Amino acid sequence: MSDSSDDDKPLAQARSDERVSKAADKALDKMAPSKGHTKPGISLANGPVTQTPGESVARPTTNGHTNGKRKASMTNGRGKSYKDASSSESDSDIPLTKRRKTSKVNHESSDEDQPLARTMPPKVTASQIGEESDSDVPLGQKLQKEKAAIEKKAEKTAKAMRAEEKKEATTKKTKRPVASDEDDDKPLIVKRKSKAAPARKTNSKKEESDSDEPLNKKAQAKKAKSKAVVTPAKKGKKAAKSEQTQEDIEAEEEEDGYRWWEDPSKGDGTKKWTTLEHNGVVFPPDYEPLPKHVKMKYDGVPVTLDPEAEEVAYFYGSMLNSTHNIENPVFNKNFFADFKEVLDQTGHGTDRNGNKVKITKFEKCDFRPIFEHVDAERTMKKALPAAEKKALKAKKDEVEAPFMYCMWDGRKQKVGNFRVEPPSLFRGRGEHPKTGKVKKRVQPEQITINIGKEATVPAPPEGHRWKEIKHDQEGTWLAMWQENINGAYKYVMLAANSDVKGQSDHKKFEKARELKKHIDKIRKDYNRDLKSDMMADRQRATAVYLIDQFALRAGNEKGEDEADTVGCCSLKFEHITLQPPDKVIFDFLGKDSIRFYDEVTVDRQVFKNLRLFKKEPKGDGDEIFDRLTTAGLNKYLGSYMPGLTAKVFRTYNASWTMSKLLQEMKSTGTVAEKVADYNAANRKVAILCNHKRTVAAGHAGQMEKLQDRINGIRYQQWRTKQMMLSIDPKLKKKKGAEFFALPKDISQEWVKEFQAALVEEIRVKIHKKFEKENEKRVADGEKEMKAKELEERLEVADELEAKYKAENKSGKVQPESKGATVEKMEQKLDSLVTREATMKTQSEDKENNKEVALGTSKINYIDPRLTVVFSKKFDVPIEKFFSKTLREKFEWAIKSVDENWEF
DNA sequence: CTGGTTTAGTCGGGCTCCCGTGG
DNA sequence: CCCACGGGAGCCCGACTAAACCA
Repeated sequence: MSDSSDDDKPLAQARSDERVSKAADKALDKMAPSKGHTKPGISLANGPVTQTPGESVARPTTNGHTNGKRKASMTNGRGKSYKDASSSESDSDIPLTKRRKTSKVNHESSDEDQPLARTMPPKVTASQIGEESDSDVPLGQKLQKEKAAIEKKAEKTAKAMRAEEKKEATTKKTKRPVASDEDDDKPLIVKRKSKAAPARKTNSKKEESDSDEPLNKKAQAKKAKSKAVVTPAKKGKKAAKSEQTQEDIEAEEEEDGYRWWEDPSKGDGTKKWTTLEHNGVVFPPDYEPLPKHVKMKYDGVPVTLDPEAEEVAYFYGSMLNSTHNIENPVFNKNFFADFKEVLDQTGHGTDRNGNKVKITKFEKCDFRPIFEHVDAERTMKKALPAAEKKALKAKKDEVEAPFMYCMWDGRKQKVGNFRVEPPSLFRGRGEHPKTGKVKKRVQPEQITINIGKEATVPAPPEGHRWKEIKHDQEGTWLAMWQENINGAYKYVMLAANSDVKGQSDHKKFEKARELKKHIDKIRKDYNRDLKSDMMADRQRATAVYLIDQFALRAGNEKGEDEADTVGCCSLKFEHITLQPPDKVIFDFLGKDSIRFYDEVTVDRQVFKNLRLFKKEPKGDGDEIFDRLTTAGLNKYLGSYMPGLTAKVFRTYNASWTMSKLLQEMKSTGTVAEKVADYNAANRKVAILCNHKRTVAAGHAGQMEKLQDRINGIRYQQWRTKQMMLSIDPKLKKKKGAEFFALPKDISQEWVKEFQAALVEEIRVKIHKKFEKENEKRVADGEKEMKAKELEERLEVADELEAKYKAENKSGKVQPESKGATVEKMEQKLDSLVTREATMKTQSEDKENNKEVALGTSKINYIDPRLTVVFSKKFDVPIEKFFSKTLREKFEWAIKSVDENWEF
């Protein structure tokens, strides 16, 4: 979009950078999308707005089927408009998220759903569009444009300015000049950097910024109102007890039966403990040099290395099976740089004659001897008799026993990660710039111990001392150290089944539940603010919308030396593609460099906003929400409800979704079916949260096998039909030729192969049996059967082969049993059809599920009480849903709710 | 920003389930 | 025909630790 009009904008407008002028809005409305191949405006003027269903084409993980279900369930969910929602309780319950995958089917409803529609600016005609778009280029745009050309350069300057104010090289975040113009507008959101820029644009706007405030204040006021979270009433101790006995069948090592979740004194406050005793940490074993005959080769020559260097070589050598890392050039580069460093310090290596070998080229290093050795040891260990394995484990357990538990306020609690992380090569994920670097051995001198004042401080290893001893009662960690690669802190904390962890987990879900009470208002507000005059507000509203609707993460800023991943607030220009009228395609790498790809339909205003936020001079690499930070966003959210932050929306939407799905469920089938239903719901939540896993190595092969089996069944169906035909040729007319045809996707070749495979299978079996029998005979002193016998036995296979051949030739199949009747064949066909169906769903499930990870949502997002309720309501043992560790982790949930509990 | 806590995917081991075999 | 058993493929689970979020 070129706007010539820029120059002439009145001052008022000029400064509007921060403000979004109505004109701008309108103009945007019609402007062709950045990529727009479509004509502006046209179509949509009146069309149903927003949220119309887009198929979520993109998610490979979601199949039509699933989608369908989703849609169905959603449809009833939405009915009221946001506006109305304010008053109606029920509305509030509908997480917007659900709407994401709505399908076209919902069209009509979407209209009324869209309260927004009403608020939308009057429709514009095509002609209008034409003119307007240029003329009233609003806000910053004008400025921008003029600058546009120069911008790029200017940008640098601006950057420089900012840089000085914020010394850290903000290189990453190329702030648009625009930003600098708009600085003042954000009283609320503090993207400080811009402050530096004032020089260029005089901001006479101080007052303006004020205007922003009111809202804020309102919010603040609101905060005051917020009600205190209700602590669960404590049940009578008696009631509790009886409950317990029943449920203890589980045979947990039931301690004192203390139920912190019923203890009002727990859960709040910053002091986490009063007394704390523990035994510190377990260090990894020292490096054991490789046997003399195992050496890495350099340029084909085995070299002896100093143990310190050898250890690093060993790190690499032992992971040769991890092609994923080994084939990553960054990994190799980082590894080798660190390797060389150790080599330099230790004098490189020597050949068998003691001559020095200087290692300078990664390519000449051959770690395979090390790998082979390691691999051999692994397999040996695996092959160890069970008894020995057990003994080894017992021994290890014994050594570690003292570290496994601690005493926390006098209660025995399991420690989570009491083992200090052993040295290794850092496996940063995605395109982590530091992946492959050597993670050094942690020395006691680096470790800080946190422990009760009265407690005995665990003794550091012989000849060592701890870095520091603390008595921080506000921390929940027992020990801590800083890792050498990113300077990250590593903490030893309690296990997930501990009281503290349970308490905070409980608190987390209660917070999410509390969000229910505010969600209406929040949605109403952001829908209103989507049109705010203040750029910052508008961005914030849009961001909240995305977080709420699509379960995006907050998206904190990241540093240069981290993988380049993003979340909502850090989304960049290239991560969003706009397709008019209201379709948005997300494509970016999120946490753990997991790809987030989704094609969604959004509110029209959101669409316009995104287009605005992407306006030039922004381009690749520039942030979409340049006025927004996670801190600012969270601060805003906190005004609705104490503790409300972006991530709470994920918990809320996940649990809410699960809750709805489970409610709608009327599982009546077998336990297995109920479990399958539950898992299906779980899967939807996982998809919502974009929880993925890498597809198993053998997946494709497994699928192929499955398909072959299915086709085998279908082929047998065909044969059965042919048999029917042989019995009663008139059937062909009755049922139609189609019925008797071989499925089109099964080729003659496939049939032949399949037949051959069957025949071969039989042959192999006969052979095997024959040989075995002979072995036995020999053992018994009898004499072996002759080859002739084998041949005779093999005749069966030959006959089968001949039969197939004949069938192929004549195209007819004779019934295999004498008493075959059409009825019997029908029956057989039925069972084959059922088998096919079963297998097909199984296969589809497998395929759809191949890259969906259910665990993460189950462990972190779905309120466990929902699962407990389901378990009770449908009488399915909780073991079907929670593994042992999860049952321990969620003990508080398992023991605290009855089947009427609601999220 | 540092420091502390939650969320996340991977990996390897072992368990489960299925099948064929032999009694 | 039933059952125990062995073997193997897949799947589940827990351990591990990286990577988020957030005050």
